[in-house]
Amino acid sequence: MSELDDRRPLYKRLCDQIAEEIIRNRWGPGQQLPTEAEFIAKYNMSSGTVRKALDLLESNGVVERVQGSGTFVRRPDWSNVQTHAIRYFGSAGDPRTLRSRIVERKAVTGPHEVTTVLQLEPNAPVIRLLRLRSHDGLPALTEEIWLDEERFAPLLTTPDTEQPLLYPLYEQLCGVAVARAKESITIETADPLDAEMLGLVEGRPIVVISRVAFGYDGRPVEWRRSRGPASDFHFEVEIR
Amino acid sequence: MSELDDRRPLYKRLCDQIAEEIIRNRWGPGQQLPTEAEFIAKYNMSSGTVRKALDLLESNGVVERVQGSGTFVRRPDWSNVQTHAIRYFGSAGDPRTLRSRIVERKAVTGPHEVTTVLQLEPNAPVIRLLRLRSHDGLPALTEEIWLDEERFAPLLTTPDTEQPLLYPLYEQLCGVAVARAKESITIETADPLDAEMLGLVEGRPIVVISRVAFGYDGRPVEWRRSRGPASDFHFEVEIR
DNA sequence: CAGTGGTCTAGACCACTCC
DNA sequence: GAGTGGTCTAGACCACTGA
Repeated sequence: MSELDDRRPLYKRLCDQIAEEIIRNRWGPGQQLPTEAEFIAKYNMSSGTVRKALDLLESNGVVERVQGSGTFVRRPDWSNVQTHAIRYFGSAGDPRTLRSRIVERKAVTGPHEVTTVLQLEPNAPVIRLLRLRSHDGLPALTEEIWLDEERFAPLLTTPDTEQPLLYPLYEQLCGVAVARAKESITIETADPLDAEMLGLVEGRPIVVISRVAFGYDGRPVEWRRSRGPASDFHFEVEIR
Repeated sequence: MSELDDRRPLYKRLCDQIAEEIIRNRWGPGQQLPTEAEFIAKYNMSSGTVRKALDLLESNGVVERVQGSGTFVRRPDWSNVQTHAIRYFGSAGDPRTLRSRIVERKAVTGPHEVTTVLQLEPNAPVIRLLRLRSHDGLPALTEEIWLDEERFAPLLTTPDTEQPLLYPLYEQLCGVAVARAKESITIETADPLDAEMLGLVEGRPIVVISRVAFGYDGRPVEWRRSRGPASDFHFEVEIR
């Protein structure tokens, strides 16, 4: 292995190589990697070097190490992703998850913007989901979701679900695991459709969260645009 | 040293101890720390352990290590903090800094909210600055800034400055270095004062950024609340 | 209990900076 | 060229997990 005798440090090359193998699905999410001792033997490296490579992978969020147990491909925890932008709390201050209802689900030819973001051929078939998420019976968020039809076809023939989290569904139904995502947040004012769906007065400020989710191979998997009243918006940043 | 023979790992204890000494101003921002070899000799630890402690300090953003040169107390770079929430670009897409004008500068008894955030005695004297920041001659952001008068008195007797960055000023004039900050972002609608100062129509969405800056000792140094039109707001988050 | 990752040692040698 | 941090070795021993 590691024919390419870069001038890069050994531990970085090992780190990259393991990451590469995870991307190529040699080891899937949640699965256990070889032990340190095995890596040491296989690559003829010292323990320190192997550990440094694995430490690097861990700090990059690729693997998770558990003392006494092993090293595992990390499966991101999406259960409180809302936390990243909008939080909803019950009267007792307890965090609440949003209820979900799929309003629309159909296959269409991909608009240019969608195929671009998802890196598909122009006019490639895509799936469009429209979800309405509500809190205490009141509409809180609209979600427009775009997916590559080729990879997500099983979603079209599945009974409706109220499941608030789609990513586990993607993995179970379509075998597509989401590794990370990037959100872009802007403020707009409610257009007539927003006003109707969210029960708002037109022109009120709304938060628009545009999210692209990526798989372990780094390719875009889902494009999602959520819109909700800006009054529910709260965001914290740590600066250093 | 390290009398408290914790059950915590050696390298963590060393890391904490160095951080502690930085906080106590044994070494100030930008200053060089002892070399690895010196730490090894002083504490009778192996090189690996000392390095791990220093690596940890670096990843915590406390120090900066430069190969061939040394290890230095990190001075945060505030020059593009705007980037964290609101960016302004020239017509050519080049980033622009905002011009600054101090509209008001006076000492007052601290309102309850201010003394609480700054962790001062109730009714302690504080300094209130009001800054108007503009871009291409148009008002872009109002900033209300609160400081402990005791530590920042020199600011009151200094000629007006248009300097866009206050933190270097704090350090030069008052000997107070800012180590990190926390921002909290919400959306409101423009009240009459906003409308007047920012040249907006009342009721338009504005972004409110509330920032608390902390010194190397972890104590709050400055409280700042910025308000600007939400149309200029753009924010990106990476999720894993 | 065997097997895993976590800590720590005591070096050698390399790459870079600055004089 | 002297001095700095960066890489790498080849172990020993500890702490934790799970059967």
